[in-house]
Amino acid sequence: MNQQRILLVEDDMNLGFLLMEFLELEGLQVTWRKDARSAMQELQKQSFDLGVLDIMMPGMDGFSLAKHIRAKLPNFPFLFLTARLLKEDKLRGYQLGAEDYLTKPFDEEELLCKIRVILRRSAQQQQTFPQLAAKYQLGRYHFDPSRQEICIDEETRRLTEKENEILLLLCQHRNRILKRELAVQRIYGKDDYFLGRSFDVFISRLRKILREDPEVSIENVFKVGFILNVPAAS
Amino acid sequence: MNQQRILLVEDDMNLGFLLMEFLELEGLQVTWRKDARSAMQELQKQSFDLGVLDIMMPGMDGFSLAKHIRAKLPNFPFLFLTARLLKEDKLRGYQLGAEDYLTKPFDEEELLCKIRVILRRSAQQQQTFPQLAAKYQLGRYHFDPSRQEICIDEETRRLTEKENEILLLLCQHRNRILKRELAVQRIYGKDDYFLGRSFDVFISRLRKILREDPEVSIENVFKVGFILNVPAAS
DNA sequence: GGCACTTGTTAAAAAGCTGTTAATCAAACC
DNA sequence: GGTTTGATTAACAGCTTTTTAACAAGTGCC
Repeated sequence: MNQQRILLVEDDMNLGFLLMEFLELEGLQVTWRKDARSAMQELQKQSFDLGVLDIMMPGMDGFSLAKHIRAKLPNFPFLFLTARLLKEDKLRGYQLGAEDYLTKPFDEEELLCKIRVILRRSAQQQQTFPQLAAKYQLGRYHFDPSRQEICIDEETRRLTEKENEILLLLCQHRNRILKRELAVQRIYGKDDYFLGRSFDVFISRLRKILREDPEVSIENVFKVGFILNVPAAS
Repeated sequence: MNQQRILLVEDDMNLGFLLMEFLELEGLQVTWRKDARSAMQELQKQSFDLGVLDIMMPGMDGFSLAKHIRAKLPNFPFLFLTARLLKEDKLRGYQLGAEDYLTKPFDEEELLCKIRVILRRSAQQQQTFPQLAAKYQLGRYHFDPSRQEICIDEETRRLTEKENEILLLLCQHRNRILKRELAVQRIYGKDDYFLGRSFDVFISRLRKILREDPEVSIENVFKVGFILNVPAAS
């Protein structure tokens, strides 16, 4: 598996250096920033698997930094380091969405354990995460979302943008239920609840397109969604 | 969302009672066992979203309990409570796969925060990967709520949305009473108290579906609710 | 046993989804 | 301007699920 990337935000030179050394020895790839502003910049430049944020820092503090991060990357996991052990601070940290909250002085190995717990989970997620660039074999069909194309027996057909999006969603959930709600939200936008039948018309179209191979079908699950049934990949 | 179920394993009567009270006030459904053996039994009987394990207990200690749990349910999340603050213990806890490790005396609210963090994550994960959600073996049947399917002897049947919901509720309370009031509230909404007989009709339908295996039954408890009786998982 | 309830079951009604085709709308293209 | 292309809406038939209704059967209590 890939090396995991940690963003460490800590203004104390000694502690920062110590932690960076220690975590790198343990095989993690650490980027150390000394203030919130440059940490935000770093987050724009590259992606990380976890943030380790000090709370008391000159300029923007760790809480505000967390808020900014939350706004941009709602699912980005982070934990707090702090010397303050006020209970209110702790609760506030969790309210901001922190995964954990360590009070100094803490044990390096304990921090490492907590980091590993969090990474273990996100690694689990990435393992199964559908790849955007993937191509799909659906029975005798070959579907290439990046080219908006589907082929069968040397015959190639170019899909429309929406046909492509919806078929991709179905593929990502193939042989499982793709919930109508989820699909509609992905395709038509979050806040807009949907009354029209456009989505169904596309299902109908896709069925027509896929009907050359009887092993491939789009099955309806009443009131819930659709399943793209395909034989197990050869 | 469904109410979340916590398995609390704690031999200290005072602390156990206190925690149970507190967590239930916060809207969690808590089952409290006083020793490892009966905790394991409980895990066979019904399913939980999180385990909170004391380490020092008479008989089997928390570490051994965790090992047993890991063997049966590799993804089941749990955290440790302990009075010992030996570093080796802590590390050992994490090695066993614990999500967290709290040393007594700890603050109730902090425990609550940590519980919420863990539950938040597993909820999130299940949203993206419904196939990771629990599956149930009911005698010769296999029930997969994420696919709304129940199988017996290679024969698969797709359930309707409500059938699925109700069977899932029964499974989550299998071998114990599912209160009618609770079920109706879960399925038909909070404030609306329910006069119709729709729920009973579903029970009747589920009985018909489950009647291939005589070891599986839905038993009525007069004026209280229903019990899904299933043999202990093999 | 008699009474007031709850429960089990079936069938039919009601509610509301889905599949499809054709018509309409909107934007992009000549 | 006229045409083409793709997306959305309209319409309607057909269908599935859920609820209601009805009645038989069961339960607990006096």
